Formats: sequence, C-alpha cells, structure tokens
Amino acid sequence: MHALVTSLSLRDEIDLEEAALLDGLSFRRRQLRKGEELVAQHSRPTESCVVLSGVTAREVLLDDGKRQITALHIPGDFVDLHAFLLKVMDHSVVALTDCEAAYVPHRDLLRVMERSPHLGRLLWLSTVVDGAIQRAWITSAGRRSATAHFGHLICELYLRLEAVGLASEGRFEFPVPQNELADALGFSLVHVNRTLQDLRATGLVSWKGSAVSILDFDGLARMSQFDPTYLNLIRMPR
Amino acid sequence: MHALVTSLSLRDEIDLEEAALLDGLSFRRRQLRKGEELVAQHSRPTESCVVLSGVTAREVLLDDGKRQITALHIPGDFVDLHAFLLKVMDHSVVALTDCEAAYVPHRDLLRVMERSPHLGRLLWLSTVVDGAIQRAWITSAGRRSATAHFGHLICELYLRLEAVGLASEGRFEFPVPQNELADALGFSLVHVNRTLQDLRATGLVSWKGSAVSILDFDGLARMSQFDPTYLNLIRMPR
DNA sequence: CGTACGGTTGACCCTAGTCAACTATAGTGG
DNA sequence: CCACTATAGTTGACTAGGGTCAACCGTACG
Repeated sequence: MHALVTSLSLRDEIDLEEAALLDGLSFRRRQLRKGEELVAQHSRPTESCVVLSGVTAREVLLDDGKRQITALHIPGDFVDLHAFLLKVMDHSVVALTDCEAAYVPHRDLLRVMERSPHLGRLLWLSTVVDGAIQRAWITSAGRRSATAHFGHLICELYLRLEAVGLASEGRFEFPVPQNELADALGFSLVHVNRTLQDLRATGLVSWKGSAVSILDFDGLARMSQFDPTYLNLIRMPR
Repeated sequence: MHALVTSLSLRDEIDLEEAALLDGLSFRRRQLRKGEELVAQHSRPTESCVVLSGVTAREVLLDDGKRQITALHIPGDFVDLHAFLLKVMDHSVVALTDCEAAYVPHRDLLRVMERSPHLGRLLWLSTVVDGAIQRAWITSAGRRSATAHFGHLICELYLRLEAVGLASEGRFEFPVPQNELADALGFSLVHVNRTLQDLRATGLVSWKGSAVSILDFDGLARMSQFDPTYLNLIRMPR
C-alpha cells in the first residue's frame, strides 16, 4: 500500500519505519467500471477502501429518487475509514469513472495503529479533513451563490489533485459529466450547465469535456471566497 | 470530566478503568454568555473543548457578512477535537445560549489515548459521527424540501438531546432564535418563519418560543426522510 | 450511418430571498 | 403601574434564482 505513504505524507513527515509498516499492509486490489459500487450502503465492511485511480463519490439516495453526492474522492483518499468505527455504512461509495481500489482489512489497520500511534493519528486526520471539506460544502450550499459554489469546488479539486500530482499549471482532467456534478453541487442538471457558462464568461475557468483549466486561480478563489486552510495540505507535526 | 464518560458511553461500553482515566482528566471550566466565542477562528488551540451546558454552533463568516452554521453542539459534545489534529481552526465555535464548557489540554488527551487505544478510538468516533451529521446536512441542503430539511434537523436534535437526557416524550427546550436557525439551515430568516408555520400546519410539530414538541415523531421522520442510523446512537464494540 | 451519451437552449413556473412594516413579549427605569 | 426599549416573531408585496419540461445539437463509437 505505497499509495498510503504518499497520501499520508501530504500532511506530516512519515519516517522509514512507518513507511515500512504501511508498505507492508496486506490488501486486495479491485478494478471497477464507472457506476459500480466500491462500498454498499447498509453494509458492514471489515476492510476499508483506498482509491488508487479514478474518481469516486459518496452518495445518498433518497426515497423519491433524488441523489446527493456528499463527497468526491480522488486517488490516495481513504474512502470509508469511517466504517472502521461506524460499523454500518449510512451511504454508499460509487465509481464516477473507471477506478482501481485497494481494500485493507480493518484488523491490519488496527495493528498498524497499535504499533504506531502517530500513524493512527494520521489516519484519524484523514477522516477529520474529510469533515472539514464537508463543512466547506455546507457553507457553499447554504450561503454562496451558484457561481461561487461551483468555483469553490473547482478550487478545492484543483488543490487536492495537484497535491497528489494529478494537476498542474491550473489544468486537470475531470471526466465527470454535468449530471453527477449536479448531484454533488445540489443543483439541477440545467443549472449546472448555465452556471458553468457563467463561469466561462468570467474568463476565470475553461471546461471542455473533461479538460478543466483554471485561467486565474487567485481570481477564481476571490470570487468563490476560497481559503485553502481547511484542506490542511501543509506538512506539520500532528 | 465525568461528562465525557457519559457521552462516550452512548456508543460503546466504557469499563471502570477507562472511566477512571476520563474522570481523572484535568480541565478548566468556563462560563460563557450567549454570543461569546468558545474557540476562535484561526486560533491554534492547545486544549479541546467539551460543552457541559447550553447550545453552541460552529460558524463560518463570509466576507460579504453572510454566516453559515455548520454544526450545532449540545452538552456532552466535544466541539473542537479536530483542532487536536488540524492544528489551525478553519472556523469558530460560538455560544448560542449561555453555556458552560470544559477545556481539556491536548497533552492529557494524548496520554489517555496512549493508555487506552480503545478510548482513542471512541474519541475518533466522536469526530466521525460529526462527519456523518454533516453529510446529512449536505443532503438536506441539496436535495430536501425546506420543510423536510427543517423537519430532519428537528428529528436529529431530538434524538441527540434525548440520548443525553435533555429531551423526552417528544419535547425539548431549544432557546435558539429563528435568526440562528436560518444560518444553520441556510435559509433566510423570513423563510425559516414560514417553513416553521408549514411544519406547524402539518400537525407534526409544535414550536412556541423555546419549547419544541414533536407531536408525531414517525410522521415527521417519514416526511423528512429521516433515518437515525447515521447518528450511531447504538452501544456496540468499536 | 445510426445510436447513445453528454451538452445546450428556451419557455415557464415555483421556491425562496429581500425589503419593509408591524406585532408580541419581556425587561427596565421613572 | 406605565411608558420605553430591545428582542423575537410575523406578515405582505415584490423579485430573483433556480427547477422542470422538452426539444435540440455535437460527437464518439459500433
């Protein structure tokens, strides 16, 4: 599980011994096609899942057929560490693109945490950062204009993808249709389309197919009231 | 810190030795008047804060003066355990009513976690449950009608308050003005008022001043698509 | 060349925001 | 006891943002 070393070391130094512990974790690898479930709602996972490639989403399906995506996950993200403590999944995790995922047994995670309380804290941290992102989403949904909401998400995705080497110079690939963006933003499909046009019109963003390009990050961040603090992409002792 | 024993034992058995560890935690007690800050944005706390009485809120202030409340906290809740890992607060925590709070030094928490990995997991769990609640809020904001959104919040508050003995028989005290509810729900003040009138008209809820009464919990839960699973108010080995 | 999927547009309507006034209630000081 | 004030709640009128429906376009792929 070397992906975990990379991902956890985004936020704190990992020493050789710790890296060896993570590298030695046993896991099972799985390929998923777009639309497949990585983790099912109401299941009681005994392993937790790390995204290796592709984009995945946490989704809640309501009785009336509506869907809300509550988080987007990119390579390196631990997608259901919660289940380790919550035991029962209150939502499902699905692949928005073809994906590769690694499943690590909970008992192995437990062993790592016993041997290294520091790694335990870093795992904890990754769930806490998820929470911080969710707070930003709540704020966007409640109090930001549609363009600011969308722009905020683009800033967030860019920094997260850049941190794992999947974005640079303002550009990244994001092969997720407007349909799914709508469920992440809480918009209708039509409104996503129109808001995106507004964003293009500002000259801050270009988005063609799956090629996203931020033409003026500072400008986009300003108009979206985006402050990257919450992502905690800073290496410091934790 | 006996409040912690009560609160952590909502979700798992706590044995005598663990209870003694928690009871022995040193802390400083503080009284707060309505409107005062428990934890300031951008601060780097060296202690984490447990609510002993009153209602508190996590709030984000935007540049344009708008405010979003991203979480409500009630007695027993650990309000900024995150800061233990995030280091820098990306939001503030304020008292919505007069409050009492206990501040526990991080180094003492660390010691407890070293002596009892199980308690460490339960502390972790409390942040993970916060995350689950935030996901429910995102879903409400994005995909539920105004009445369902509000109703969902009422169900959530009731179960959380009931779990700590502050609600029973469908009734609880919630001395939080519509103004603040608006910032929690992402509504305008006027819309809170009108949505509350709609809720009253359904006959499911009565809300007079600070006296909230759920007249038909199942009915309210049904119309709000409320499923209590996410609150994890079940005692099981974690 | 047809089909499927994703993106785009227009027309219409409803939900919810804004502004502004007004009421109710509790607390305060004369 | 009665004004006076501050806070909370309520109402009406108007408007803007965003949802819904339905059609249409563009492009990749078999």
